[in-house]
Amino acid sequence: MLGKDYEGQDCSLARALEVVGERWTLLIVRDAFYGVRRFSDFAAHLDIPRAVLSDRLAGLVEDGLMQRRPDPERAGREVYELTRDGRELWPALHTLMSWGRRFRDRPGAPRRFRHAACGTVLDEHSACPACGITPPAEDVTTVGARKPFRDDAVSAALQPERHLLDPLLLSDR
Amino acid sequence: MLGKDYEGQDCSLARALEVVGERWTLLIVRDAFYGVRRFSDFAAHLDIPRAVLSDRLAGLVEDGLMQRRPDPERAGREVYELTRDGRELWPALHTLMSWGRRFRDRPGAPRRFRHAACGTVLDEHSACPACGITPPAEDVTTVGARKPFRDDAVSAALQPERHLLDPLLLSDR
DNA sequence: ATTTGCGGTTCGATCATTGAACCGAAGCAC
DNA sequence: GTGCTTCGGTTCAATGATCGAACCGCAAAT
Repeated sequence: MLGKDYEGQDCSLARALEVVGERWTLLIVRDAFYGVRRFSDFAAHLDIPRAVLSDRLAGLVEDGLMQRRPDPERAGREVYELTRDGRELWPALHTLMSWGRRFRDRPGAPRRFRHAACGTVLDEHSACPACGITPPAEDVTTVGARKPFRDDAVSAALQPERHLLDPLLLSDR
Repeated sequence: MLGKDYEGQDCSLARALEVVGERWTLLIVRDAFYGVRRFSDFAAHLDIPRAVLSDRLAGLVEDGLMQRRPDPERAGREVYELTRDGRELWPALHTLMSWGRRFRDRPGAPRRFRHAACGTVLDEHSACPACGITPPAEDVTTVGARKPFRDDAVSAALQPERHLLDPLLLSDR
């Protein structure tokens, strides 16, 4: 057994890791939550080899976490969007991100998230402390990111506060 | 850039994945929550090449998620235990496991977890619905696992309901 | 007609993972 | 003490995954 699977493990965690446990995969899903939808935008924001990006996107589509369809705004392009199953990863992704923020981040003002309905910042378990619920990704906004770190167009477009999953429109055309 | 880091990413998720994003790492941490503490027990339960297990345990120790110390019950042996930072991974790990259970598992009765204080099964965000809190791993028990799948001694020892983090005592000596 | 950009695929080089073999230290049997 | 076993690794060659750079086909813009 070599590769991405964990056949010997009878465990839901192993099943999950077979889908999102490979290098880069969870960062691609994170960008998809941020609204990134085009191949070139993922590539510009992640500095990932395109062969790997192509492979991971194909895997996510095959596993039903994302869907691929022609870009309605420009012929010949494709867009990749999270499916319902993929969007349900939000709490897991956010909780892991919160752990990283607490135990691994250098000082600064890292990205946080707000429950759109009430404006409250989510806690580290991705629940809204004010409402007592765990909002789905559709009801979450990103608080503005910290000062510029990368200088690509995607990073710039992600600076202001935005709704998760809102398609990221780069100034094309 | 090749390997385990994601230098180009200014993101807490990237930081977290640099520590627990490699193949096998999160399954090792999961076993540590189940009480596994010895090198040979990890190896028996995970079917992981020992060179990789050795490398991953060293990495977890270096990153401060686990600590290594001599086994008090037998000279010449070592035990690996989660540190506070490692134990704080519990909600993230459980939430990802819950996603796997909902969207990836074959039918069956996969492992669930209970808030020890009240006996209520944790929800998919790793909170206790009855108490309204997210219990730390110390206050969680595993509900008995499903029918035998593997036949190693560790799997057998993990069948009954147990507290997380309770050292797993195999019938040695 | 040519250039440009997009969405990939292909390529050799390098790094990671694998299973099997090896090795030193400790414990036990005799 | 001599051998034998177990434990906790390390070493090794073979294979798989990842890397950056180059290439290719299509569609729009010039």
